[in-house]
Amino acid sequence: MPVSFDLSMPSRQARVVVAMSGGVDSSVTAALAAETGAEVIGVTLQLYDYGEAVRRSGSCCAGQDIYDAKQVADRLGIAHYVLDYESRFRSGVIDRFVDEYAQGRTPVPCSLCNQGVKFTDLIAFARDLGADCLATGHYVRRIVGPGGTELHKGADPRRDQSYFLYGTTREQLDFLRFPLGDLPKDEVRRIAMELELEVAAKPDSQDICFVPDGDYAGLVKRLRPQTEAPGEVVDLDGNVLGEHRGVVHFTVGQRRGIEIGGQKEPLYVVRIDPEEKRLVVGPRRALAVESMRVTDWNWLGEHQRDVSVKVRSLAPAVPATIEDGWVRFPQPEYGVAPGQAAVVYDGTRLLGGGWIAETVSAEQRALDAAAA
RNA sequence: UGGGGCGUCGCCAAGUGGUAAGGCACCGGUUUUUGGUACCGGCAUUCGCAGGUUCGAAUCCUGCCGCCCCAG
Repeated sequence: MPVSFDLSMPSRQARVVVAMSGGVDSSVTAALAAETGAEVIGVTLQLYDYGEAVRRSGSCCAGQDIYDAKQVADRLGIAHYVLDYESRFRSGVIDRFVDEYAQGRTPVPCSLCNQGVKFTDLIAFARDLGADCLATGHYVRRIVGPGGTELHKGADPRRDQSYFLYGTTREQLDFLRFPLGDLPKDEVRRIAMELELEVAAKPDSQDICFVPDGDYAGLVKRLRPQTEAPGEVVDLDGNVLGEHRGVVHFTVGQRRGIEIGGQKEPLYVVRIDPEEKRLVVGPRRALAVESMRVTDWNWLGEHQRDVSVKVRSLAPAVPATIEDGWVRFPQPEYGVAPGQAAVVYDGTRLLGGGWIAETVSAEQRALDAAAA
């Protein structure tokens, strides 16, 4: 069941670079590429100091992922390179990640990484190698339509990763290939078993790659100590309800961790004010957002007014309209956090997206309207 | 220290003789290539303390301790 890489020349003459993370998905991607008969070159990026990242858990697996990728490449009989992208990853992803938290926003490091390190730097490297394309293990589909190359959600709705790729440019998309986009995850794992890849049973990655122990707050605090300064927790009217352990621990829409009891209903983070180190909290209804301003748009498709929009990776896309950089929701959307990506779809097709800069509360707008 | 009220899980709070509701918080799990949300589960052998009445008390009685309000 060979997968087509949709190249302009016979696959035997093609050179394919595969981004190999050491996980199941990218390993199977490499295997599928090798099956076509093309010359395949696996590339693994060293993005951070693995020993440093895992030292607190006392893990012995520093560099395990790189090792795994190399094992798979050896088994497949393909070339394999490890590139040291630590400094680029540090400035392009980690620094921006911690800066966002320091400003009370909630970043999406996977999008930053794809836009920068993976689809800019790695593509440039692949081109230097004379590659005809760069293949990755993302669960998204690339479809060549009448109007150009389109990016679509992965066929397996539970696995779709298009949200993280909204920043891909048309030029990058022309060079990219996503052979897993049509496959369900189970099938990918089955292929890995069949090929006896040593990573076949490796657990899915989760959390942020450079924070393997899940303690992202610990990293932010080390790099931006001001984020762990305690401050006031206030309600929507400004009444002080208590003290928090540092803005780094919070995201707009978050419920747990506020540590304020005795309420009739749960409290959620409504707003974060980093200058004052203040957390504004309120009931769930205060989270209802009726519109948001989105900046740094990237468009892969045509601008459209009536679309569906995702404000987070999970959860389905919801109907929305776009006008002058503002996205408006007919039905209030809850837990919209500045710093996250707004990704726009027409059905399964990803049209574009940008960063959420500010939101307008549905409740506040109703109050303003009543006052006026 | 004259009068009144109250003291039930970290917080709020039901329960007035029949063997401790609920909410919030917290903890754990599920889900998940971001953070969060959501969902599921856990969470007072004990009701300020000490006696007493009763088959049986958080609920009745007595004393003590603590807090609040009014009056001074």
